[in-house]
Amino acid sequence: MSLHRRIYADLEGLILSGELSPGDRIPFEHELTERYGCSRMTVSKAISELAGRGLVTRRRRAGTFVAQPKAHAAVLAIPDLRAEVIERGQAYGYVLLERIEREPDGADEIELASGGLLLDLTCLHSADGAPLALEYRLIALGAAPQAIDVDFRTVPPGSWLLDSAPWTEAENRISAIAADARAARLLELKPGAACLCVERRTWRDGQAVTRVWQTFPGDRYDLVARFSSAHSKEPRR
Amino acid sequence: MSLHRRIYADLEGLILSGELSPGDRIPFEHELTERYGCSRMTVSKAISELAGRGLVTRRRRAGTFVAQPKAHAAVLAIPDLRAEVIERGQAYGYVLLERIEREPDGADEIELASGGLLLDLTCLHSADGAPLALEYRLIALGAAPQAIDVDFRTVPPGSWLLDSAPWTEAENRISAIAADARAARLLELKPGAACLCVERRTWRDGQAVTRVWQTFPGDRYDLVARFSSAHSKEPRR
DNA sequence: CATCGTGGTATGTCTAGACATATTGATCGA
DNA sequence: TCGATCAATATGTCTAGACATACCACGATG
Repeated sequence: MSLHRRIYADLEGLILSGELSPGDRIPFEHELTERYGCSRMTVSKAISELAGRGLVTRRRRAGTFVAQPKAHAAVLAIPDLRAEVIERGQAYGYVLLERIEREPDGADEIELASGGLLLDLTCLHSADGAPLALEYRLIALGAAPQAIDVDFRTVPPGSWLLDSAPWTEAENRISAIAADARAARLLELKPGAACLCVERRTWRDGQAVTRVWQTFPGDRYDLVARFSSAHSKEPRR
Repeated sequence: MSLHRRIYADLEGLILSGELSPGDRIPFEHELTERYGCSRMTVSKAISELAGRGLVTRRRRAGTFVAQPKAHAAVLAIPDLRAEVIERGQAYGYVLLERIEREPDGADEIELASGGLLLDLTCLHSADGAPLALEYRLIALGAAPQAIDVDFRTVPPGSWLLDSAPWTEAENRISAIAADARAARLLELKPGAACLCVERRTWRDGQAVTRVWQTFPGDRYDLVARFSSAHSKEPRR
């Protein structure tokens, strides 16, 4: 293992074990160069890594200090549905229920379309034959004009967009709603059953690309996020 | 702006704009040293940063390549409830409904307690007088023995734990459930109403500390995650 | 007493090298 | 033809310096 990794691991251990508490100063770089018998660049690389992950903050003239732990921050994986179902070893099913090209309607949609038309899709995802998610999606044709030629009867729009129009910004909103009559029928639930609803809006370089509502049966789908370090959340890979 | 930041930003721009696609090779380090007229260390620092954030992968002898975009991965902020309510400018209310010290019961609880007793708390959070969340929490007294002396009638357990027993690992599970009779009464909902349920388990250096179920009225609470870059997440700081 | 330099210090950035190491592609031998 | 060997190459790590920069504390000045 390289020396800067070892220095990183040693300091991380001191922080995570609590030997160094938030607000404490970690040793100066020149002290660490002596302790490890290496140059300042090597020490600095280790500390930069800690700083990048948010475990410490560096202040010129003052030193480097253990950061205050962030409130819970999770790396929540919300993968492409098709990929996720296949990952679990289940049979993925997909049906396009509706496809409309239309003018935007209402302020939200006009903002999404930004002058162009909208592609309005409704589809149903299933795993091993059981309905998994009802998806209602709007795609801004101005931002993703190739979408007009894609056969969404065979390609789920989420998978296509992930490959063809990667996003640079996104916002997820997760809520619980009661299934309405249509959702209940399609998802094989009783009307009013609790459903998990994920609304996701994505942008590419500031231009809105797509907005999607996915409704999951509450008893058949969980979002799971597993992550490490009370200090971090960097999302780092 | 420093040179390595500029090189980083230039390359990130090429990747996010799509000029460099996943799988493409980015220029060799020695090419970039010539282009920017700097030493290899400086170029390497920029590329290391890209690699750390998962935008590129480096392969000896072969070069550095634009990484495949990850499936959606979000930095989901799940802050301490008290902090979040206060952040929104609302009046935070809190009531402890039940406090029991008891033996663990069942395999899950025995694993959590790891030989010690459990502190079993039920409490209710509210914002501006409206019930916001019903919380059912187990604390492993073996892992956090100080918890026995804390007056949880005044201090919410989540806030206390965040300050006193920071976690190093956590797992969140988000689902939708129908309110049972008790939850409906306490949250002022109709029985069967859709609720968002967050189950969180946290560990400190591999030892389980606490496990909590929080139930939110579906119509009064959303989890929102906003984040950038189709390649990254990192959760980085 | 308040305010304005001013110096010292720790981090921030950068260089021009060095050697190590993994991997690839070509060459050579069975 | 196939497999083993080997050299070339790009990244990985590290050094011993250098100067820049922000910031704090202290002291001098109004």
